[in-house]
Amino acid sequence: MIALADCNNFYASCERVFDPSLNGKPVVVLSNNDGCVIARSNEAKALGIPMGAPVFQYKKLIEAERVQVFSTNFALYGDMSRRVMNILSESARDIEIYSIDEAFLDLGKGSDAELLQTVRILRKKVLQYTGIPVSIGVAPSKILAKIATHVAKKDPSCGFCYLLTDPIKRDTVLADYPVREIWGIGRRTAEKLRNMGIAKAAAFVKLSDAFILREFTITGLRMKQELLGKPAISFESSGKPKKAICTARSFGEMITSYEFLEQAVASHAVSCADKLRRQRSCAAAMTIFIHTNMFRKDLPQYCKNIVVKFPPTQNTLTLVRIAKNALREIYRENYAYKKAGVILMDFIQEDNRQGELFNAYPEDAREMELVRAVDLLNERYGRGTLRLADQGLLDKHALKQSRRSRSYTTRWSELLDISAGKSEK
DNA sequence: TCTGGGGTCCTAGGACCC
DNA sequence: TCTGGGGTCCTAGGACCC
Repeated sequence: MIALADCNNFYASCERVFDPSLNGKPVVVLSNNDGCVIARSNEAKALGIPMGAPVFQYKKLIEAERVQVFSTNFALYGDMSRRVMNILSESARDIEIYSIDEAFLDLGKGSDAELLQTVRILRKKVLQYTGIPVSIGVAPSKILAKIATHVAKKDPSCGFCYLLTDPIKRDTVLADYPVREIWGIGRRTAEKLRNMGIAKAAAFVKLSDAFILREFTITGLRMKQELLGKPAISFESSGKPKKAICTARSFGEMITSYEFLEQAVASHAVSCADKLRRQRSCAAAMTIFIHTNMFRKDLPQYCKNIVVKFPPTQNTLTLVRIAKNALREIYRENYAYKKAGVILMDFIQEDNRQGELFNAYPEDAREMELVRAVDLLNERYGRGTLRLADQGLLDKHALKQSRRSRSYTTRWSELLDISAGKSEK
């Protein structure tokens, strides 16, 4: 059986762990530059603040209802995630970490009573050790496990743990489950299904295989099988290297200067290169893109990307050079840029790298020693301790983060203060 | 004034091969 | 008059996820 463990309102819960006074209050966490709402506590959801809501549109509501607002604090969320995942992986045969707040677990075989017991203990352990509440659904396939978790979260009677192993129970749940909520069905597919008069999961699984294959491709057919309890989406153990690595940011303010744009692109290339080396890969292609602010209909718009191919490398200096050259090709004057990004693709593992017959990369070998030395120093003294001049000294493209909580678990200087007998503020 | 970031998978169509 | 059949690889773009 497969379990899906999903942290409840993860970012909001992380903030609450270190500030219990937030319990019972509406809490929201914002995207970079404090632009959109990307996480909400139940109380904030109840106020009708939608996912992705632009903050400025909800300012009045936020003030009137005293919603507690936080900038993103990925150092904190990433670290809390790691703790939660460690506990989960200790208690399962195998784990697939699906996102920062979700993991599939392979529970093996067991009676319903045993499985329920297992996940209840697990939930309790995660809560006790980290303070993060999770919901856990158990089912024979991933999509059903998703649905089980959904029930676990919504139905207060089940204590955040729900088993969807029995076919009769499954049919009951599917009869009432909207297709739009099925994992893998997005806006477009839901609309198409609605036009066909199909609203619930139960109606979807009654469609013939041939029809589903024609209208919704192999993806749709797999969904049907999964919904019927036949696994069609394989369990992928975590730790597989990524096939693409991307770093992209919106700017706090629009940028017109080529110099700053170049610094931002260089910084993104550096960050991609770091991630690339961490998974021991070399990249052979890069996309870089820039675009203006698409919400500003009053301003001229420009949006361009370019793909560059090159011999596989993991050398930061090489990747930055490539990124800078690519930027020069797509840059146009007289636009106010809002976002820039770098994507690395076409990976090979670093030890499978093919040598070149006429160029043994003597330059590259020397530079890689430098790059590795920089990695070591940054690891010991903190990210960004040593940086390239290309990245610029002024952090003009730095993020707006006016309400970030402390990095309680990852910075000595920001640990929680606790003093006996007094309430700490 | 103010609108996120980082991924995966699938398909269609073109280019090319014998 | 009539001009094959079978395949691979690559890319762009769409759809979806959290």
